[in-house]
Amino acid sequence: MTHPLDLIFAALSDPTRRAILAMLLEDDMAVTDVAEPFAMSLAAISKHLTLLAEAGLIVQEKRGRLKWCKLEPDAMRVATVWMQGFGQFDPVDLDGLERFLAAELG
Amino acid sequence: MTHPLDLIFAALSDPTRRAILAMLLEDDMAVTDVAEPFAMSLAAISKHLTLLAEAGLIVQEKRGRLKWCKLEPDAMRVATVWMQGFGQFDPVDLDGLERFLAAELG
DNA sequence: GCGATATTCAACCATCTGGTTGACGATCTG
DNA sequence: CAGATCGTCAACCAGATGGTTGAATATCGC
Repeated sequence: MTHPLDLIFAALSDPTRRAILAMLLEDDMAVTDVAEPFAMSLAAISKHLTLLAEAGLIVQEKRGRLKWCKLEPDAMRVATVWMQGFGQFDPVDLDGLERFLAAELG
Repeated sequence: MTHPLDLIFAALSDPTRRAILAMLLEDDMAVTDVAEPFAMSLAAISKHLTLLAEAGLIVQEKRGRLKWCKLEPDAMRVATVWMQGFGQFDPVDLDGLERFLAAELG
């Protein structure tokens, strides 16, 4: 796996990692705080964060003994750009689709 | 793996499958024709197509002994909608990013 | 310096993934 | 019907993935 999109999409394919990204959308967080809501070990979360960082979806910066994780939107943009060609988007329909999904997927 | 996005992003994480989707963007194709440009067995391509179909990214329809594969853009839209929240998109910048990527990633 | 806190490392395990080959079931053509 | 073509199935394999635990490494506060 070497192409950037390989790493980005693979990172996005895991629900735990998508949940982490959603949390980081609210605010930057340290590793332990990221791990808190999940029913799995800190080491597991640490690995997930490493994967997200390798995909470029987050950046991690160590300050003191805390390692801060923050969203890096560029990687997601790369994925979005690739998908643009496929959507054959009618931007007007997007809102309708979004409502549909909100109702359907929760 | 049970959430639709799990399947969609996992399907998109493989370069062979993304290449297949790009081919299907041009035209619907039968399985053997999809496999032709790839240096791997027909069985391998058949599995890739099954995965793409399970993710909802394509639909397959058997007519005679040929099984036609055609793009199903809705699944990709689902992924795009999920990503919308993260892009913090400046739509004006999108073209610039796209040019950058075309030059960078080929 | 000591103890507590934050994070990673290492080894291990079960399962999934992406590929192979060979046999098989369907369908078309002559 | 016989033979060729289309596609999947089954068994197998190597390597990646997602998780565990326990030990190790930094850094902070006292």
